[in-house]
Amino acid sequence: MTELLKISLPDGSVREVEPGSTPADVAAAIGPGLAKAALAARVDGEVRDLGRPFEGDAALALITARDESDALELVRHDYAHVLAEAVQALWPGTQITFGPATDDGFYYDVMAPASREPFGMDDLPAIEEKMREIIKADKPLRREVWSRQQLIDKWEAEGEAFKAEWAKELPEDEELTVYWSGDDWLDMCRGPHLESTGKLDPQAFKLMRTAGAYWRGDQRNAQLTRIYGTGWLNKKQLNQHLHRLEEAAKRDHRKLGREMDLFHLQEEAHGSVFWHPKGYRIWRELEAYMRRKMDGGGYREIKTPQLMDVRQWTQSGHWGKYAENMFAVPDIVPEVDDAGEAEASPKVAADADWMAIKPMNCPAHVLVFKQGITSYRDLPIRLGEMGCCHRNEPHGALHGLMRVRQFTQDDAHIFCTEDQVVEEVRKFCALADSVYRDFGFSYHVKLALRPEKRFGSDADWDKAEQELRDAVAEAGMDNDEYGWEELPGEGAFYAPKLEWHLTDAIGRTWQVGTIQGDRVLPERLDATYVGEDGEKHRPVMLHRAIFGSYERFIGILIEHYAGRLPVWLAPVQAAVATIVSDSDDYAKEAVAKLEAAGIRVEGDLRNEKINYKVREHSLAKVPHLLVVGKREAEEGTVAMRTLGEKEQKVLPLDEAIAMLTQIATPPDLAG
RNA sequence: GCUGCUGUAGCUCAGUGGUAGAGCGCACCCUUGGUAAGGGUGAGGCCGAGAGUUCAAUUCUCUCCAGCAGCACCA
Repeated sequence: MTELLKISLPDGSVREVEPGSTPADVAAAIGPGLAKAALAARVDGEVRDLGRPFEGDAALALITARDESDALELVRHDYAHVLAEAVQALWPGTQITFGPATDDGFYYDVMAPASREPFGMDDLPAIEEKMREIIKADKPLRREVWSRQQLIDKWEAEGEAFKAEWAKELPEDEELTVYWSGDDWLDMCRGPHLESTGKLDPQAFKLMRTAGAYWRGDQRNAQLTRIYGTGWLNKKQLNQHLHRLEEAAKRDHRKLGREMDLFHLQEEAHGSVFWHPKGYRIWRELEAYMRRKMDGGGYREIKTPQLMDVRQWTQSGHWGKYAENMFAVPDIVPEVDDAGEAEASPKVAADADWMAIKPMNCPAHVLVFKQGITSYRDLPIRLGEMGCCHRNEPHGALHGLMRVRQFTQDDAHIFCTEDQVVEEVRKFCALADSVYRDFGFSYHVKLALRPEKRFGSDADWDKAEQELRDAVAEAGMDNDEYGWEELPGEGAFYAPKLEWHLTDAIGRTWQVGTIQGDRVLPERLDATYVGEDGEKHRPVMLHRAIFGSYERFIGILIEHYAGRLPVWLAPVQAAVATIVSDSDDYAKEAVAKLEAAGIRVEGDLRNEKINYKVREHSLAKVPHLLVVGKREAEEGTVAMRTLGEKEQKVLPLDEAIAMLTQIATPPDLAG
């Protein structure tokens, strides 16, 4: 008698199955619906093929399209294999290498046969067609364990030099697997895969582009062609994705920033932003808004140095851990020759003192906290700063306003007692919520837990993580409505962190806000307060930001609103445009009155037709266009046209001003 | 930082081994027109930087810089 295997299911039930059974058998036993929907299985936490037998008692969770991230990963991996099979079917002699899943799809690196050019965009339609044939053929994907020598022989026999090279380096003792697609094609692969190609939706993928890539990422090696595709569970998801790409391109803040004359970037200061008057107007409105929020939240604003001696950064630990991202400046006077020209590369004496530009504000805030003696009665102390920081980011990471080398944070550090942590974090949750709602963002709150490499004992981490959990629970945000989720291993090396992920108008997410409880920096920089017992105690330091950085947040806002900023943020809130020059005087009067009422207004008295003016101001995304012709000048009215609407409304100038004043009020000041 | 692509007028882009072109924008003129482009004239360029090949390089080659798309990174 063989003993039955005990398979426990997510609902807590346990099923007993014959040895040799597979997850597919269990799915079938539960019901035909599930058997059909199942894509793969999670066995003791590891994603596996449905058809791979259990090796003993196990915990089983069946993966279906509802388990979106697992399912997508599987499907994309399968698309990659089908892609490779299709390319080889179309062009025998093509060598294949690797093909993983990516964030929105998959790619495969291949080497075209010597008889033809490298693959290009023109080849993609034919490959897609062949992939659909393979999917429709519903070829079973079958796992087999092979020996290393078997693999080497197979690849060498087929002239697959890259695969053979790789196989030779595989460890002898590990279980090596291949996957068959039907009986005529196979690739070596760790898996898992779907049961057959037919489980893929032939209408849910699209090949996007080709790019060059070197074998093993080394330019001394052969050059391969990387074929990129996007892959989804169904056609609807694919279309949504393609639509998102289109929308995103239209909303691109770099394009809108130029068109709306908000800012520019240029080589000489790459990664740093030149803000134009209109862009900086948005910044100033946001800054004024955030100051009101922080003042109201009991924060006190400070300003700290850009440059500090490297000794300070050594003590804070940044010079050791973060130096590669920091800009260092020798504390010297450049030598200038008689012509008044400095050397391009001034000599720096070996014993020169070095300063570094701050990559973050925290150490300086601790230094402010440390001035004088702080009593427990003074805590919590909340120090805020619109802190301008520089980080030398990897050059390939720079991206418009979203990733820059100079940025300004809406930063603050809260120094408090152990007992005050939960309440301070809860207050921050409420503050962040009020801000994000003012911009119409929904958001998810996530807790990033301890990483592998970290400071501090497990007991400290248990405590720190639990504090954040408790605070979120008290704020009532530890639920699905707030997308509450814990992310193991994602925390900072010194502390777990809460993260706020905004969802924008087209469904993309952006991490902006954060709060972290830090016990390391107060220790390193020896921050203390005097407790009720008259002894020195270590405060907890909470690092927090809501916008994250002004640059990035403005970039997100531009894309979120597709350039049509809410009136309170719009650089130009209204334009007064004349139809005929006879109404110039009246238009000037209207502009003056609007300005006096605090409206940001421009007059457009140019000798152009009204059609032209309407088009221009619409493209410039000015929210309100006030048109004045002979009639309006005589009657003291304006014809108001609101951006995005076709109809215009004629109303007395005074009423228009009252209305604009009202809708131009920032959300936190609106009654 | 890695891979691929790109760099020509303020913007979007053509083009060529013999030092350049369009549309939009800008300036001026005509036009005073009622809700998304009225017409004309004109100005504007060290063709990203450096080196090489060549009688001759914006064009070909190499190096560097920057941008774009991915990747890695984002304390």
